Amino acid sequence: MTLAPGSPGDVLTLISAGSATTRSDLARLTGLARSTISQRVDALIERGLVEETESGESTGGRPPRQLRLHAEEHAFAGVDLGATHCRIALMDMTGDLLAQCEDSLLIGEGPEKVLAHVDGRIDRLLAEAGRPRAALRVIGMGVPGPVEFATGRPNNPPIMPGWNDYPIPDYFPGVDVLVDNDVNVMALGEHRNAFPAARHLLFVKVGTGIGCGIVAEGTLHRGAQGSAGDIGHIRVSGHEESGCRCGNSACLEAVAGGAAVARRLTELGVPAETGADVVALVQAGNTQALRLVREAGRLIGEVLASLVNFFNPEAIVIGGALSRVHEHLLAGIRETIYRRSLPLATHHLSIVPSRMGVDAAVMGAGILAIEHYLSPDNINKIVNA
Amino acid sequence: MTLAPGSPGDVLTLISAGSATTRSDLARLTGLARSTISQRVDALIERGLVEETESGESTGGRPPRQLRLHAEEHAFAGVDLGATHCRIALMDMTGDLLAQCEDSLLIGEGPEKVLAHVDGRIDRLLAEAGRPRAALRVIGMGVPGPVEFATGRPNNPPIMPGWNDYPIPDYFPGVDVLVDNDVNVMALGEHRNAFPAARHLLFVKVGTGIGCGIVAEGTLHRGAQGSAGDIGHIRVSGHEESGCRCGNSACLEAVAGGAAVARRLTELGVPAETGADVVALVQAGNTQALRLVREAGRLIGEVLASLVNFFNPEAIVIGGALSRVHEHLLAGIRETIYRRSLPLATHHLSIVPSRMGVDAAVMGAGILAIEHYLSPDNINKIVNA
DNA sequence: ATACTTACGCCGTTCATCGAACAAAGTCTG
DNA sequence: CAGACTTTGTTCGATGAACGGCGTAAGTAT
Repeated sequence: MTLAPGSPGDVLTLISAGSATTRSDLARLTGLARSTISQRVDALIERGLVEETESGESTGGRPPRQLRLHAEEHAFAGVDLGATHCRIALMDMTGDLLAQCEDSLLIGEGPEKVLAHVDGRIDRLLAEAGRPRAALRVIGMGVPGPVEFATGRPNNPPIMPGWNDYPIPDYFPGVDVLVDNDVNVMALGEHRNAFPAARHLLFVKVGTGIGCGIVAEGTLHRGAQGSAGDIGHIRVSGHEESGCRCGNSACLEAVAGGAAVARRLTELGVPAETGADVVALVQAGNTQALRLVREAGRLIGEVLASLVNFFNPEAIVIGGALSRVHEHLLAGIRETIYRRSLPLATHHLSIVPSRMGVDAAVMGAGILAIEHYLSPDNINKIVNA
Repeated sequence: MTLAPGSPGDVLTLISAGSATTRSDLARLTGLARSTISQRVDALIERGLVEETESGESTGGRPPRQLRLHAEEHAFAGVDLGATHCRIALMDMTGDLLAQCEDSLLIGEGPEKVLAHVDGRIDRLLAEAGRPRAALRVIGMGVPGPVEFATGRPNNPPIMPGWNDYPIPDYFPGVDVLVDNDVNVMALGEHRNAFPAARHLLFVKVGTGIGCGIVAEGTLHRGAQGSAGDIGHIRVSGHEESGCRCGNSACLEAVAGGAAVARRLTELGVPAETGADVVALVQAGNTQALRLVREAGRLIGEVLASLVNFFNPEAIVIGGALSRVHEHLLAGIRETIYRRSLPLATHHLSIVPSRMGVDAAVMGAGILAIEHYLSPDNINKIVNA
């Protein structure tokens, strides 16, 4: 029942974070006696959570035995469900990729069909990776709509017909399942991967819609109803004529989302339907498309400039389909943020494109799962069991 | 060195939060043995942190001895420095007011003069309350500008000439001093007072300028550079003609702040200079003033609608000078937020006027001080000393 | 008055942690 | 190259914090 610093969970946290790789390191970091650390480490090894590798470099005395997470016997699945696709990544405890897959899949088919597909694919990936089903500990999942994170139930998702209030975790008995908004898991993935030291970060997904994942104090901020980060319907000035599917007008998404840019291009005589079409046109060097993407960046930048003043993040990461042409999008975003935000807030602000690209969601979902499993609470439960 | 749940600090936290008032309560809540709790409580009593009051009501057996924070021997000062005023509240450990004062004081006089004044006033308040100087444990202070919270140094504050980078805590040797932005301490005060259970809350101060304090997960969010909540320079649509002192145009503050409303009134032939003049006119029933305040509310509401979508708070509290006519201001704010924010985010959202009024800052500063002193870390340090 | 309930202190037992001594496994030096 | 030194890790008795049973205190119900 104890959660004191130096408990097995904390020791494992230090190992998994890479802060400590030997027993001596752990003793120094936790302040516990070396003998105590040895006991703890032994318990973790016995439970299959940690393993010893060959000895490290000596620094003038006996060389230390290196410790690391015991990757085998544990597997975690990151699931990225989109409107029309399903990506799954199987990872070990260190976050390394074991196997992955990608399929076209309409989320509108409803939870039973979609989750059956996911379940089957996870089995196949486990087989590929040569791990038994029992090795699967936690599933992390990102879905394209608001979710009540605590229960894993979608909360009136606009593009997930049949999913409202469906208890996703119940579909996978015996495994912990964490379900979150796709933008949140992408934010988590980019944070852990590109800016692990940043305390506050925003991840902005620019696709058909526009959404934002918020990392505050290193953890996801989901808001009171789990709807935080829904910036697609923030009003931008000077576009009252643009109606949005939400019923309002001048929503960011309705003027700068992929679909909106495509519609505008079509109006200019350049046929385009989706964000992907826009990307293709830009890559083909179409100047109209290029100009409109940059203009979309300015509009997004206007909203982000407000959020920079309000939230004062250390980094903003731009992802989503349109970020494939990020030079142009980012130019518009940066231009506006630096013009409209306060110098104190922008001085140390990084504004960068996504590093993980299409993998941000699956990786983030997997990280969500792993971090849940490795949380001190959970580890202490396992060790004391 | 132990910080396990049930440590003296945690026990005291439960007592101070009012979650537990007897030893038996504590045993139930912490899961520790009654004997252990008795030891802990004894240690806290010995250190003068807790006291026993007369027995409580019996519930069929021996009546429990009530415990509470030992208010005497400990005093905390909350200091509210404004552009032209200084308010100080002396509080005991439970947050009860012992004495207070208020003076006109120009912050532009510079740190030495102002802090000397504060120091003198604190001495006087201690004398009034009959406590020795040694009883003063922590000073909490709110100042009208950005501060590096960790060091207590103002960070290029626009209206605090001479204060830039001045190490305020050094002026009070032997006492812990916490310095924060005034809006932040007001947010803290309102949260602890009016919405202690809310996880995420925004406090908006509408005065000459407009600022916002952010409570996330129950604690203040200060941002990467401590500039979070600076919403006065967010752009509002349709007011490109309004120049702002920051160099941009259409800033919220430049169109909806107290000074801006006064200027507009003057242009309409109703002479007004400050926010206070505007308040007086509204209270006198001037319809032009009333209309402009409501319109300012709409503009503020537009910005807040964005922030509601982004941050998804449980409550928004409106304070500052203009909130004295809050019926009209709030009407405009509510109207716009409910029109422009997402239903999921507004469904359980409370939008209310400040409950503490002019006392929000001093009380919040005092609470900042008390919570620092009662934090488990600090208490364990005291008990183990 | 007696039984019952609840609160709390006392005290012997238990168990986790500590730290000293020892063993292991390397580097450095004469 | 032998021996001293350094660093790592383990063993084991000492220590002390927390536990929980028991006794006592101080009420209520019958």
